[in-house]
Amino acid sequence: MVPLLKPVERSAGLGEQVYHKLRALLRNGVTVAGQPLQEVQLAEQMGVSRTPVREALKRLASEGLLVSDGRSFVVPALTLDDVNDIYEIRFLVEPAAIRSIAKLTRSPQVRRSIEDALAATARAHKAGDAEAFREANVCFRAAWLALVPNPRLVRIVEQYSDHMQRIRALTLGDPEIRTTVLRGLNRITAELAAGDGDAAALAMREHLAEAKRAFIAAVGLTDNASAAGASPLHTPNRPVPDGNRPKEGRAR
Amino acid sequence: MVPLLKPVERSAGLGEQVYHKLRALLRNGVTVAGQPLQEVQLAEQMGVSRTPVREALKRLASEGLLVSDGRSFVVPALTLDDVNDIYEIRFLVEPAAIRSIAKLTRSPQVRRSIEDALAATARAHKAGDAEAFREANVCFRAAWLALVPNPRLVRIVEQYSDHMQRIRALTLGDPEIRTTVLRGLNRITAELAAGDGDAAALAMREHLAEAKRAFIAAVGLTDNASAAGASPLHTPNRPVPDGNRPKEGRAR
DNA sequence: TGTGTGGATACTGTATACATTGGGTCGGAG
DNA sequence: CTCCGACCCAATGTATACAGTATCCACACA
Repeated sequence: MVPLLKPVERSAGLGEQVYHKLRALLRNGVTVAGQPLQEVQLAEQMGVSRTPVREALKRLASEGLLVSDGRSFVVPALTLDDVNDIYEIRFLVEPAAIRSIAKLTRSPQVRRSIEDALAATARAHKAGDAEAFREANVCFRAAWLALVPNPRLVRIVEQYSDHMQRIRALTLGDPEIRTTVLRGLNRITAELAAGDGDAAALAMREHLAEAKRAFIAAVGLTDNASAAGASPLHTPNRPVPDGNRPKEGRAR
Repeated sequence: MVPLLKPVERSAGLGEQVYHKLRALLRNGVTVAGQPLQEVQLAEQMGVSRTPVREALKRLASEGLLVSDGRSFVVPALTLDDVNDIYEIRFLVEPAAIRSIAKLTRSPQVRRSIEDALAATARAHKAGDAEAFREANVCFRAAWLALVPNPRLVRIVEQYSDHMQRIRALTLGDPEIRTTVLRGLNRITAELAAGDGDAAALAMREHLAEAKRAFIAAVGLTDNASAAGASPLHTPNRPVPDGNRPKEGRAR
């Protein structure tokens, strides 16, 4: 007996809205590493006061999507060390997470959303649409994550996926890499359909390994000084919109 | 070449201080599950305005140490499901983290802080001091975590350890359990000294398994209705300090 | 006596005013 | 010409005022 009057969609607080807006901004890679995010500026751009903006910035910073540069917040410039660290986390949690849903995905209607996302990914690949491919990729992850029973595990996976998603445009622009990624997703989905958790975890591990390899290779072409492991991976490649100069030296 | 002049400890903002104060409160188990934390009340208790308090509460909530109950925040009552979820995370990350430092801990002076903490733990055990034991336990973890090169991994470990630490007093009050814990720490330290990462990881895994088993057993005695997996593990066992009545019926 | 409605109250969400600090620039002296 | 210092501005940290809303209690009516 589903209640016919679903509770009124009270638009969540402004802080929440601002948070999601900024997070989407970061995930889509619209922002530039080193670009400072200032309360007043964002507040007037979004037509709210500083308070919700401040709240959202703090929250993003506590999740690592922003770093504190002295007083304000900047988009972090990921170093090769950072990428290694992030993938170390992902290697730990994502295979385990995918393993935990393999029991469920034997059932076709449970697999439904995953296979829809996979189909969307394949369509985007066929169309050669890098942007749609990236989005479908996000949907695929969201689809299988929705089945993971451990919400804390979901949270970790989402968090560190988002960290990479921000700079994923660098690799997914290459059609060849897209082919590899799609193959990985296909294999993961197949193992899920078979209900074999260990095989799905293994597929995920190899998928991650491919993604990491591709990423480092792609970056190696752009930034060949990364052997030292301390150079920022993507320096601003277009002029910063505002008059702020992004200082390269990081305070940490 | 560690910088000899560590940056002067400028007393961070009030928000930071309030955050650490509240976090310590939660970690020491002073608070009671279901107890609402209200901005005005905390603000006047600590002599600051609502703004820093609000900031700290949001931050704690984003880390899962508090949950949003309608509008305000309450100390979460961990269910058996929660404990299972938390330990699933810990099983994933802590063995990996300890493995990553085994290369370093061959050197005695690197092991120094760990063995100091271990010695403190042994002393507390001999003295039968449960409180000191718990603190030394925290120090032990802090000591080895300080060596983990991946800061994001450190963050995750700290976060989910703290979740358990809040209710750890339940198990560490038992001398027998303390004996088991101390044996686990001894073994971990020994494997670290040998520089055997895999063995250290295994030791950690078994240590965690023991801790989890002890915890569930201890709780099973206290709260025998937990078989359903949805009952709060520790209900308020003493009157709430202030005049607030903790409403048992939660709005959700 | 029970239920429903209305008001009062207390809390959070948001905005804004004020304080403080850090950086940048301009001017003067060596 | 360069370097140092002081002032100014801008951005954040903090406090507080205001608004909205949910909860609780009391009172009235069935």
